[in-house]
Amino acid sequence: MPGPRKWRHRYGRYFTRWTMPREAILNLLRRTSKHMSAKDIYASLIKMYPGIGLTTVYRTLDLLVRMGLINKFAFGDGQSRYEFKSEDKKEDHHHVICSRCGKIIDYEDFVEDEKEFVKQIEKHLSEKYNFKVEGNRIQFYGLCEKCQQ
Amino acid sequence: MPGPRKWRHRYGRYFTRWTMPREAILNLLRRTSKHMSAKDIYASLIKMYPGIGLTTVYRTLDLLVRMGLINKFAFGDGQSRYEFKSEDKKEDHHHVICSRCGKIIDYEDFVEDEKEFVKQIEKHLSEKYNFKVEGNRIQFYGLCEKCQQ
DNA sequence: ATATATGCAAAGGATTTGCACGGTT
DNA sequence: AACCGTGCAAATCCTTTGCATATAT
Repeated sequence: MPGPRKWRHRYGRYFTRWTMPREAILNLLRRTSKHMSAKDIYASLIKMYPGIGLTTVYRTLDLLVRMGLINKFAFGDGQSRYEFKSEDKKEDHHHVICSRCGKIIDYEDFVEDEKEFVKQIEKHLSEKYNFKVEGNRIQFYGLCEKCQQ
Repeated sequence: MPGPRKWRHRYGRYFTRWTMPREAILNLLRRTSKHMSAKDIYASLIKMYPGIGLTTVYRTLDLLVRMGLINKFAFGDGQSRYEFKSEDKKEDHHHVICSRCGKIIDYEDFVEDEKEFVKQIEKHLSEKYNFKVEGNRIQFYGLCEKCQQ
């Protein structure tokens, strides 16, 4: 992979050579509001970096997930989708998915109510099953405005 | 596919020949508490019905989903999992998934609080985005008792 | 006869792995 | 030199499709 490189970098407990594909993929996800699949990311990157390979995209996404910089989702359409994980409250947002056209809407209202609700459940699960909750996924499925017509 | 057959049957708006694979798969899902994949179902069925094919399992599962008799889930492990949809409150249960061993626990406590919470969100989504919610998926991820050690 | 249901083999699509090359430490 | 990151091709895994056969209406 030709292209500019940055030097060895420490991200949390991960040492990594912070290379162009890593920078480019993280940046792309940071900027977009879409919920991109590996193929989407590859298609978007190849314009600017013609040498990049799909394998690298997969490997980088896997790395970024392990580093806790992005989230991976399964919305049931057969491919994984990825999202930048911002530092602020946005961690608590969830998704609304149109079952017909696949459109995905971020939704982060009722965050406070939800937090309370989620905390209650997590406490319960911990007591009842001794299960240690590390995260959650809340998704609504249905029909978007356009697809209702 | 050899085996006993029942006659043409009406299930909701679906006419179907209610054949052995359909009966067998629906029954299997009705009885199990597991969250089975197509392959799991196939492996379980082939003991009793040696002639059955994996394709039929997929096609039958698809039919049963369209008929509203079962639910399909994506827990992020790369395969779809299916669950019988019972008539009573169980529709509102959700899942707790161990990220390490893949164990899935059904959880249906706080149903009332949750219903209220979910209703509120659905109303909001309808007003804000004109989105017609038809269902939801709520999942908690983390470590089960065993995998914490 | 016509419409449905099924199994098998092949195709498809997403993701992972093996391997050789090239750049970094 | 040892390590790490990459691209390519091949392999893998889950799921769908095409087609010929069998069964039901």
